[in-house]
Amino acid sequence: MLNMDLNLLVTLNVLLTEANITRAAQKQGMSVSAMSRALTRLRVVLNDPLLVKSGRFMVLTPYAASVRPRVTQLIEQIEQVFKTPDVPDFIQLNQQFTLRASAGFAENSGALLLARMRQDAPAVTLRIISKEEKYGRGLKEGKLDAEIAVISNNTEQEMKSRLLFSDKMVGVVSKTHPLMQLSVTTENLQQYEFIGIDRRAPGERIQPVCCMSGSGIAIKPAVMLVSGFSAAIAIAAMSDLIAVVPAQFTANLRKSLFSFRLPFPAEGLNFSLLWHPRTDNDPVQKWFRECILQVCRGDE
DNA sequence: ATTCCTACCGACTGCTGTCT
DNA sequence: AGACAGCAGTCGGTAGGAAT
Repeated sequence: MLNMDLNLLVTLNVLLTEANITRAAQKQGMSVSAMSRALTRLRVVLNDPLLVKSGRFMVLTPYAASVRPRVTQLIEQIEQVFKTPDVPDFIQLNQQFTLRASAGFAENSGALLLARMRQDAPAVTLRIISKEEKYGRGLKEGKLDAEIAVISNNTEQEMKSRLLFSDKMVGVVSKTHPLMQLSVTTENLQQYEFIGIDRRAPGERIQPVCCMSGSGIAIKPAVMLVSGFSAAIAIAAMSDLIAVVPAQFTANLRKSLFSFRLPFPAEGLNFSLLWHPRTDNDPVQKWFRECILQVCRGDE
């Protein structure tokens, strides 16, 4: 490997192009003396005078003339590597996007999200990885493009995030549930049993959403724990169990059930979109995140 | 035609200040 | 301390005009 400050490569290119130290200095935005010093350093590194005086002007040495086309080509390639990414051609974009989200999101908003994406990019595909699948470091390793999650202490600090929406909790029962014959009061709710949400991925623990200890109301522990909101709703539909789920997140899933406002204060959930800083400036990833944001905020 | 002088241009370098 | 850049001065080459 040539022991050379690669900044000198740019200087060399200008010098060989201009064959004139003053013009090269002007082009580089530096003083003539600085350019002259740069030429001196290049002469030492490359062991060739590169530019020599010919009367009043400077001319390239045979070595300088021979390397000039390759140096110019190299600089053009470097500029190509670091230039600002072009605006992507979404019509031609043929890419699969992988989003990690709960099964509830997939069932509730997956179709809407794909439709929104295909408005701009007809050839893209969408893969929604459920929370149950083990993708612990998926964002970091580039296996995931984004994740929808409730930020907790276990969320990796380096991840970028944006709040999608704050969701209130609602109760859900089947339309044949005895509660349908009663008014929804704390006392009546205490006669029935609850389904809890329990996601115990490695290092992750979300408190069952039916836990109401914070309100000072004693509720029996959940008799069943499932890993997602959609499963809780499905079980509530077939039983007398009460599910407590986030309202907006499960809006479509609850259409055939009876939903009710909780008669006690229950902490809502803040759903955020997470992505790795690596993709923060990527125009395609930015667009993908914007699609998610629009669908979650109902901008369609 | 040749020589000398002067002005101008371009490159180089010593000194100095700044930054890491 | 070392690397780097700017300022100012120096040096060498060229061009043009005047004198010879």
